[in-house]
Amino acid sequence: MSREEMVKVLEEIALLLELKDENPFKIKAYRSGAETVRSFPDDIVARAAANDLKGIKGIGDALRDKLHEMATTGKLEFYEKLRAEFPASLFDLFEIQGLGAKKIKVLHRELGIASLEDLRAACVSGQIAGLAGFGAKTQSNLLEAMAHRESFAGQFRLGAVASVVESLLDDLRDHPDAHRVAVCGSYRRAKEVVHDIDLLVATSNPSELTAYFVSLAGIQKVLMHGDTKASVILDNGLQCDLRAVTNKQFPFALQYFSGSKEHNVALRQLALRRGWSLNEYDFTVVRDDAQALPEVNEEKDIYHALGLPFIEPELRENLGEIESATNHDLPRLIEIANLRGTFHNHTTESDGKNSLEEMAAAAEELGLQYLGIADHSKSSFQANGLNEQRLLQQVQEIAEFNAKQQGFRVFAGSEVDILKDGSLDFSNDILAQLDYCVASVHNAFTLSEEEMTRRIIRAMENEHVTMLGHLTGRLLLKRDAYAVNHSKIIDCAAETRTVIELNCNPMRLDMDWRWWRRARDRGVLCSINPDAHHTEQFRFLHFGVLQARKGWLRRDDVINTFSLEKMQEWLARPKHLR
DNA sequence: CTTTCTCTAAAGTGCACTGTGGCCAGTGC
Repeated sequence: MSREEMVKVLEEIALLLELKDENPFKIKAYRSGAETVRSFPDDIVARAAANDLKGIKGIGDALRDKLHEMATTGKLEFYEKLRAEFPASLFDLFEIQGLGAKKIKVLHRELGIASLEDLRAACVSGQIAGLAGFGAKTQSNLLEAMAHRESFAGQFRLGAVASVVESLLDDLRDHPDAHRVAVCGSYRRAKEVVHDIDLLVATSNPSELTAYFVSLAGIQKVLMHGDTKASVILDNGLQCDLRAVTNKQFPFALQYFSGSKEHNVALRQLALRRGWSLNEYDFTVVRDDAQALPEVNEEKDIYHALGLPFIEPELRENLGEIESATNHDLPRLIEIANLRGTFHNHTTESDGKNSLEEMAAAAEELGLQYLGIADHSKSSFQANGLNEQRLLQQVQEIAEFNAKQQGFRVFAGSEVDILKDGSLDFSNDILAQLDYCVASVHNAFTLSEEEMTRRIIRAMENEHVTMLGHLTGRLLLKRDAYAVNHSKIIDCAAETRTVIELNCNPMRLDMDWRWWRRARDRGVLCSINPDAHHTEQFRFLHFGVLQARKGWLRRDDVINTFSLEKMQEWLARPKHLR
């Protein structure tokens, strides 16, 4: 049994125990046990198999035995018995906003509701409103929450599919007849959410490749399987298509299937002006006076043939990239290698999983020169936010840590809550003792757009607020952005010299890429921040850089490309001079 | 179920918001 499966079992046990009204601390113990297993910095499955789990914080006698049983037998009797007490479809109800264990239990016991279909029927027939503890408003909220969930069906976050896509690419490359392999579509364009994955392979043996593809591990269902095209559903529900083309066709197919559709339409018009038609296989002459056909070996040759420089896939949304390419003023986009440091990271002091030392070591290992720590402030109680005393203590610890460093530096900061009225969770005296500060909204999400915008603007006007954290609070495919006026925020950021964060947690990717070009043009600086709660999460920087590229950002638009020296000088300046 | 200021028993994140039902309970952060 893998680590992920063990985590899943423990989390499901917690849900089941909640349904059974068990001791809340027992439930919490399973949840925290799951978290411990998830982030254990060693091979926990091997340790569990060897029954070598003594002394791990969060794993007591009961969890130790259960983990051992799972690692050795591949199942858990306790879990299976528990599961048998409830219908499997009941779990889906936990995904509906506003439903927790207590309400699900009532629905199950009183109305026999055991699935989303049951719930919908009961809402439509008005039975829910009659239940004790429920009312008409709850009933309509549930219908809305179900519709919300449905609208997200079949969509996947970029970060959630990246590893499976990369491993499919690796598998395809392993085949001796695969000359060139690529992923196209919205994944290649780094859209924050994708519907399906388009893979492309250049081969002289297409039927062999499609047969190989449908035989790969991790495939739940084969939708179709022909000589040059195959379509499958992966275990996670993601649809994945493979097209096999000749090596000569490959650059055309790569360009075509990478899209976007709008970008391709514009490109085909350019081709027509030269008397060529462009499709997924080739250029063809369509007019007598056409220019001679160009030789195309790579995708960039197609752009060059049309008189354009290569256009990076992230920009291909027909949002001005063709015009910009025509004028030869495409931006030179930021690359991950340009990053010198990162801000907005958490430690065990608030809700992070690694210590200051561990986070710093991991950042340095990645080749970064500096790391900004920004633990939560006291109002974020749920995240174990720091009060003034703990914060100042942490500032002291960071100073001591830095005294021992050579060429690497930790910046002391805070992710300070923006309170409902726009004031901050710490006074200016306290904030003045930090190297920098990220200000974020963590509560009262339901303010009107006007109130929310005013609230955030008030925070940005504070001279100690270096940057604004996750502007809209959105959780992709889970929670909508709260209402906020982006234009006004961007204008205010430009005026007050407040940096805006590009939070690169794949759940957030906030501020959205669609706004960055505008912000950039007004002189607003960006900070690409992983919001890392774990050393592993520094890899989120990769997604942040993709989104920054999608937002037309160059190296100089992003502050964490500054060298350590420049950063120290920059932070030391008064905000209005930055 | 785990931890500890324990040694057998007690304590273990707290607040805002929403909706319901009459000043409370469930959910989510």
